This record gives sequence, structure tokens and C-alpha cells, in this order.
Amino acid sequence: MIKVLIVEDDPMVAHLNKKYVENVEGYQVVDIANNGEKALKLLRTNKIDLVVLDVYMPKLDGISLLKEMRKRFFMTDVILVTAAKEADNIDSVLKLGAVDYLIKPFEYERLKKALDSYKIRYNLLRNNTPINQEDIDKITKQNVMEVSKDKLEKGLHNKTLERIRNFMRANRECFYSAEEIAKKMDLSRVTIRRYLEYLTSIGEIILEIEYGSVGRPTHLYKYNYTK
Amino acid sequence: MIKVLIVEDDPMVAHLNKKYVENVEGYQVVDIANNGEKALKLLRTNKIDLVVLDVYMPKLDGISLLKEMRKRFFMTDVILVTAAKEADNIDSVLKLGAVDYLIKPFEYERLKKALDSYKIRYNLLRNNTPINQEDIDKITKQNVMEVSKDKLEKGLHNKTLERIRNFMRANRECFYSAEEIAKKMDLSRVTIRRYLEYLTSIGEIILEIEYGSVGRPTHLYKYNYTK
DNA sequence: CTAAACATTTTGTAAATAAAAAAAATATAG
DNA sequence: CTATATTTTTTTTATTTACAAAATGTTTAG
Repeated sequence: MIKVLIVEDDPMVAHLNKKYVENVEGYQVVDIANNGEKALKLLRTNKIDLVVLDVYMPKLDGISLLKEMRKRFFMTDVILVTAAKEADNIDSVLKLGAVDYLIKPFEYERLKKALDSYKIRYNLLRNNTPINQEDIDKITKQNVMEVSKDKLEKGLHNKTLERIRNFMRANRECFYSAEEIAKKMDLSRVTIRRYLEYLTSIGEIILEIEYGSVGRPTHLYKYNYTK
Repeated sequence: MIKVLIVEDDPMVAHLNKKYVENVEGYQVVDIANNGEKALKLLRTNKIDLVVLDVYMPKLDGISLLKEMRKRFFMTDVILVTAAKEADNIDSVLKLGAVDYLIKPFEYERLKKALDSYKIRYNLLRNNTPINQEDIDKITKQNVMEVSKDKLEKGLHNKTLERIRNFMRANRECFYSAEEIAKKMDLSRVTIRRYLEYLTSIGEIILEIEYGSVGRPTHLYKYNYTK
């Protein structure tokens, strides 16, 4: 579960955003803060992965809060939300190292994209295998342009993906070979492997190699859960 | 003309990168700094738009330099370059608000992509029309995926390579024979040798020969950490 | 005393093997 | 009927095992 703090002074908007975030699988809103000072307090006392942070606020605005956080070494990730009117100094905002930047008012679909991307980042950075250029690009350059449809990669079907994902989640402690899973789920090894490969590429599954006595070693897969 | 400063301590690499950058239409390399302190001085006295900044450096490393720049309100943009070996704390590096992140050694094509993207950013942010979500996405989410495809040599597997590399790195002071490593890592001598040979060919491992009392002398391998 | 033959240890290569990856064929949804 | 998801078949590849070749020290014949 990715723990989210929403920082937004308008209670209506905050509530709406909370709904939005909790609508995405794997996310949980821990609390809402209506200004920067309260947010800082909450960051001190709660385990928070991600802050959805509005720039305009009384008391302590979003940009100052973010700078303050970094100064105090709160390394929590941030999605910055800016009203279109304040977007003139966007250049400096982009240098704050946020995970994503949303311009108000944003569509639910755009926020969902941001959260989906963040989930990939979250997983990739936590399964501590050495990181490479491809991973970095996946993390920073998530293509988000066609917001319209949740287009899954070709060759994959959402229903099958869900089935396999559920199976892996149900046995989150075990390492399985594609063969074993295929047998247990009554699907072909090839299909299983294609889905596992996809899940591995987005960091939701981790891959390990088992070297047998002779012959090419087998790939073992396990769900990448981070309690 | 976009004015670039290259910050890189290895003169060969710096020169190469200069060539690369100047090969891209609309870019001009103003100077090269071989450490962070020199870079700061150059930033004070020159008009610079973009810094291609290596993380590893003597005197003042890239990350410290970037933090120092922000503290002093040098709002110059930065493309961060990290060696694969140092990429373990990548999470915090990603929070520094760089324009792009390259992992060494990078292909020319990838750098070109980064510079092409930056040109779009540069222009969008300077024609001060009110900025919208689409622009932000264009700036931050440039799709760059088709470039990165670091294919390993045939017969080698990335996961195995990583395992062996890690072992060698963990025992960076010791000279080991392929046989010994094979035993310790529970892999065959032949496999170990193939990977060590590869690592030797790219200079990551150094080879020495030990003459025993009788019989063919043994090859001893050690991680080359001075590089 | 020298050098060829031998013994010993290790490297390097080829064959065997089992799994992954790719391609082709089939089934199914829309 | 067409596009795409899944299975079956084929090819490729990453490993081990087995063995031949190489590099050295030792022995012994001349």
C-alpha cells in the first residue's frame, strides 16, 4: 500500500482528490493537511510515501514546504499541483524534483496516469537490483500523452493479467517458475511468461535465477510486495 | 544558441561529450570544468543555460555542486550523468530536479534525445504564453524509450553478470581463481570464466597469473576498483 | 649438463542439456 | 471476417559435464 498525504487548502477539492487517489488500486490516503505547517507535522509523525501537494496555500505554501522538506531531509516523493494562473514561474517549479506536475483543474484520468507511473517508480526503486538507463527512462519519461484509454501492451489481456496478478499476490512469499504457475493456473507456459515479463518490467514482480545441475537455468518469479 | 557547460573530471570523456553536444543543432559548449569548484566559478562569470554534470568528481562532486547551485539561486538547467556503479542511491538523485538523467556509459543517441527534449523545454518556457498541462507533459515526459536497449553479449545473462560482479566487488581486495569463485558461488568454472573474461575485456576486472609448484599456472582475477 | 619425455595442474573447447525466446499455428472475441 | 489472445512447435541460448590442449615442473636418457 502506497501511503499518500494530500495537502490542499480547499476542503472540497481535498476531499475530491482523496476520492480520486483511493480509487486507484494500491493507494491509501493517510490524511489531509490544509496548509504547509500541518503537512510538516504530519510528515514527522506518519509514514508517508507520496504527497499530493498544492502550490497555493496560506501559512506555508507548497513550494516553500517542499524546500523545507528537502532541507530537513524528508525524502518523501511529491506530485505538485499548480493552478494555471500561478504557472508563470513554472520553470523554477520544475527544478524542485517532484515526481509529476499537474495543472489545475486536472482530469481524473491525468491524476490516475500520474499515480500509475508512480507505482512503477515505487516498485522499480524498491526491488534493489542495479538500476540501468532503461529503468531510469521508465521512471522519468513515462509516456502520458494518450491519456484517453488505459491501453495495455499488445498481446496482453486485462482479465488474464488480473488472474495472474492475483495468483502471484496470493502466494507472495513463494518463488515460482513459469512452468509451475502454468500448471497450477492451467495456462500455457508461454502465456504465463509473457505476463510475468510484463509485470517484471513494471517492477511488480521480481525475477531470480535458479541454476540447475545442467542446462539453462530457470527463471523464478515472486511478487514484489513492500509492506 | 543554447549555451552548455560540461562538468567532467576525465578530460577524454569531457572532450567527447563536447563533440557530442556541439554536433546537435543549436547547441554551443561554452567551457569545460573538471571539478565542481571550477564549475561554480564559470557559472558566476558566464551566461549558461544547461550544465551536463557528472556525479563523480574530486573536490566538489556533482550532487553537492547541484545543491550548492540551487542554494545560491543559480537556476541553470542540469543533465545529470551517473556511472552505473554509483547508481545505488538513484532515488535521492532523482529528487534533485535535473532535466534528465543519463547512466554512464551512454550512447550518443541517448544524449541527443536528451538535448532534443531540452530544446523543446527551452523554447516552451521562453515564449511566455500561459503554460498548460499538455506543455508540462511535453517537457517532463518526452518519450525516449526506443533508444535504450542495452543488449548484453550472447551467452551472457544480465542477472548472472550482476551476481558475479557483486561478488567481485564485495571482495575487491582479493585475487581469486575462477575455480575458487565457482565453488563459493555454486556455479561452474566455465560459466564463471566466461563472465570474468567479459568483465576483463571491458576493464572492470584485472587478471594476474600465479605460478604454482607444478602444473599450468592459474589465472587470478580481481575487481579493478581504481578505475 | 642438456633436452626430451613425463607428470601434473589448469585452461580452453566441444558436446549435452534444459530452459528461454521466437515463430508459427490455432482459437476466440468483437 | 478480422484482429488479437493463447497454445504448439521450432530455434536459440545459458548453463554443466566431459575431455582435449597448454603450461609448467620433474625425471631421466644421452
